[in-house]
Amino acid sequence: MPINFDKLSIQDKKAYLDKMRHSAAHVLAESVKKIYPSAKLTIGPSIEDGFFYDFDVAEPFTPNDLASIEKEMEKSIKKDTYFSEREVTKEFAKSLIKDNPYKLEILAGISSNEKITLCSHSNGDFEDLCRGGHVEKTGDIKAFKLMSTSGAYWRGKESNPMLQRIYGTAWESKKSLKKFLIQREEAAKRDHRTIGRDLQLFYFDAVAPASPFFLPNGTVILNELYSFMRDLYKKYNYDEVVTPEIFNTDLWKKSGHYTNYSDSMYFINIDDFEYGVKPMNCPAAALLYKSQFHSYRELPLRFADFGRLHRYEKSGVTHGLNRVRTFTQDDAHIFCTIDQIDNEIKSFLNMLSESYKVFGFNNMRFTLSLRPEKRVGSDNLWDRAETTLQKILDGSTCDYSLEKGEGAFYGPKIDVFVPDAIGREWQLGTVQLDFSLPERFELEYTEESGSRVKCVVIHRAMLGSMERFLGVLIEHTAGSLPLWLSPLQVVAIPIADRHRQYCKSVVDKLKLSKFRARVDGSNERMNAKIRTAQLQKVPYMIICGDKESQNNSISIRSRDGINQEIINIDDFIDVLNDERSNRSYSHR
RNA sequence: GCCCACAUAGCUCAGUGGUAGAGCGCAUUCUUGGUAAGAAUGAGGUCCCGAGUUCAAUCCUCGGUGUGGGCUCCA
Repeated sequence: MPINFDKLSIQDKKAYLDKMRHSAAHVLAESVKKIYPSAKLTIGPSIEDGFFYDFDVAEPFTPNDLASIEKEMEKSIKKDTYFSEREVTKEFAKSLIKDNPYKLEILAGISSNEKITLCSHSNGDFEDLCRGGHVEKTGDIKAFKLMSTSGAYWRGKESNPMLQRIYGTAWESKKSLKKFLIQREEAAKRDHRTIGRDLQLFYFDAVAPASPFFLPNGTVILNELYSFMRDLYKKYNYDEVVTPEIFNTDLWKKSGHYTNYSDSMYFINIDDFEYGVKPMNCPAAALLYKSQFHSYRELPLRFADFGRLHRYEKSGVTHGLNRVRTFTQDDAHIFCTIDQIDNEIKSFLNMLSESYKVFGFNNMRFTLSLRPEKRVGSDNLWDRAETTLQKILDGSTCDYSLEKGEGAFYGPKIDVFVPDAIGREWQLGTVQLDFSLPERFELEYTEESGSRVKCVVIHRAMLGSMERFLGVLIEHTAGSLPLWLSPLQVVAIPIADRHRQYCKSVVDKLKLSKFRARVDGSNERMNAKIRTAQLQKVPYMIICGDKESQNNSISIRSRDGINQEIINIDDFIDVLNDERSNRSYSHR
């Protein structure tokens, strides 16, 4: 019975696609085996939008190899043979795969009460140890494409041998495949690295790998983000501090970074001493706290620090603005009593959702990371910290998942993830409870009774790294930033040269109201200037010719290109003022 | 760090064992315009760096660096 895909429920569609994609992985494995008989098969699951299969081969696949493998797969699909499964004994399976250490390892992991099945889709010519879950026949794989190759460690462990992975995508129809490929192309256009170049926001130079240079346009955006943060800090009672960048190694030994984090740090030798460039702000915050005596009456103290951090990230992991070697965070450390934790975290999550709303982020994902094996602090304290965080999350509207063992060594944490243009998730906000820092630095306060007690430290960042946040924001908006963030907010376009002076007077007025505006005085036709402004994603163009200059008005064209109206300049400034001060988010 | 690929003008890219080209951008001139590209002319390159092969290397080989896609990592 052929399946009518369109009539399936959403869940059934997903399940069917899963089966088909996994089936496609089998066909891929068969084809690779045909072309490279010595290839050893490992695993081939279905994944979001497609599938992969990992092979142990003598020579890595190159992109060129994909074409011939694809052809072989097409042949197999054309034959339209049935998928079948047969149950065998462990001993029999073992004898079949005796030369394949990976499959043997998988087999060894199958418990004795589970069935062991071999799957085939070619009347037994090709068999693969597999627990099953396939479509009926190879012809059910209606549309597929091999996408890329890469190395991948066996079982994801760096110490294991590197296998060669082939990624593919598969769909129930050619149309869906095409749609998927077009979507990917569209997403690629939103890549913040491309937009960053086109809009002259930032660039990279090989002399400072993975370290962005921000051009004037990009710097405007960053500064607007900082001032947005500072506004929130006023509202939520934070105090901003400024701390050094380079510290004697003694500090890093005390904080634990020297033993736990030095692989990611930059060190400098001066005057026979060793110094480390800070990868985090927390030790500095601890010193700052300790520089004065504190009473319970002062707590909580919230120190915000936009200090520049440097982390040596391994060569293969950097990525545009999203993973860099130097960055700043909207970082803050809250020093409080144990009883204040609950309120502090709630208030932080409120501030976080308030800020994310401004950027139109609604597809974030929360995780709660619980105690790792290697940790400091008593189980009692961990219990309390974990339940506190979990209770807060349960009482909120956030969907979250528990990540066992993923907490920081000093405490559990809540992280916020947001996807980029092609669906890769990046961690932005984070809030972490820390019991270790107060211990190491003896961070205390005087309580009501007069005795000295250790405080608790909460590390938190809303946007996370400003660089990464900007990267993700650019991809969300495709470069069409809201007015308040746009490097150039208004461009005045004279229809003919004789209107330049009038345009200049309008721009001067806008500048008096502190808008970023300029006249496009280039030697181009009006149409070309509009196009340029459009491509630069300038929110508003104002176009002035005889009509406008005669009755002291302007013609407005917003970058979405639809609303064109002639209005009075002061009215326009009112509209702009409104849009700017509300930091209103318009996704054009 | 690991696997693969890539590196040519400011950007996107073509090309060749005999030291290079297009489009866009930029400059100059002409053009003075009504809501997404007016025209002509011109400037601009140590073909990533270093070594090797060769009469000759931007092109072939090796090494390095950077970037991209993954893997791993991300206290």
